[in-house]
Amino acid sequence: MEPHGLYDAKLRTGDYHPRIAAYYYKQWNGFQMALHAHKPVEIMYVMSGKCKIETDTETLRLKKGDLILLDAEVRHSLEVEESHPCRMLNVEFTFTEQQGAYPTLKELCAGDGALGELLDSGRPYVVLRDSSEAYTVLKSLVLELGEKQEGDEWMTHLLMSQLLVRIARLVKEAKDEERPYDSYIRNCVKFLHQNYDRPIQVKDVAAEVNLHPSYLQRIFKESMDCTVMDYLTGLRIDKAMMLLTHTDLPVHDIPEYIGISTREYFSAVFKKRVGLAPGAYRKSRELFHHPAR
DNA sequence: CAGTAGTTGTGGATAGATGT
DNA sequence: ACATCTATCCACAACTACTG
Repeated sequence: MEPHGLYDAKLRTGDYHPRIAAYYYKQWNGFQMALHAHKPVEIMYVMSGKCKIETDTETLRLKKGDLILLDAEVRHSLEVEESHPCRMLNVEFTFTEQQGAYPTLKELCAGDGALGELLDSGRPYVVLRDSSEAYTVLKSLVLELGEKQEGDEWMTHLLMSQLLVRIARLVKEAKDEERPYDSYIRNCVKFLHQNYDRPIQVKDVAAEVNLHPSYLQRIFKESMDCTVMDYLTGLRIDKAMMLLTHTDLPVHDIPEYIGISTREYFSAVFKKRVGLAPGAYRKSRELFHHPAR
């Protein structure tokens, strides 16, 4: 007997994959569908317009960019107003025993805490608001499905795995979102992680999240317990340590990889934070990795 | 070996950014 | 608004590696 739905205990003990049952784009121009349920788990992504989804317990209003993950056998209906046509992308999937060398759900859960949490949550459905991150993966998946050759399923397996992990992480993030300025801080941190290799000033970060620099400074410190520049420097030094340990880049080139423009300053900051000068740190790592030399 | 070039680390002076 | 901190520039010493 194959696992039934997202929360079947067999998914956590046996070796199973998601298997796509159906996928389709559909433009609804005014429509009402009676309550129904089906065996596959369903993902619906609203590409444009808006719609109303009723479940036994709740009425959900989805708009462009929203995504819903519905567990197997969860009763739901769809309603689209004539005045607001709705374009949707649907993917339905079930679970099947492991074939090939792709990671199983059990393994994915072991590797990603968020997915484990989602599969323990037992929620009949989860809604992600304004979730372009999930859409990016979903779109790749559907594109791949459309071009797939016979016996050429590895890419869809990987994308499907990626999609589930991505959704699980977004659900987890949404759960953490209760405190008011957390989303600013998260976006701020994300910006730093994506741009640490460039010269960054606090005003650039503030502009990115549409806040006044001094207000950002205050809430950043309250939330992260360090200043914006402290955080950025820490990030840069982490990257520098990684580059010193795992590459042969000359020490004088490292600063430009981490957004610091002079080697002198890099050297000083590195020593202050790490306790060793960059060259000495690299030597100590070499000894650590190749004690024989 | 001395001479040269390149790399690395340090210290001081400074303007401008930052944090409160 | 203002004291403090950051990041840069410059000068220089210590070290390594190569050259004749």
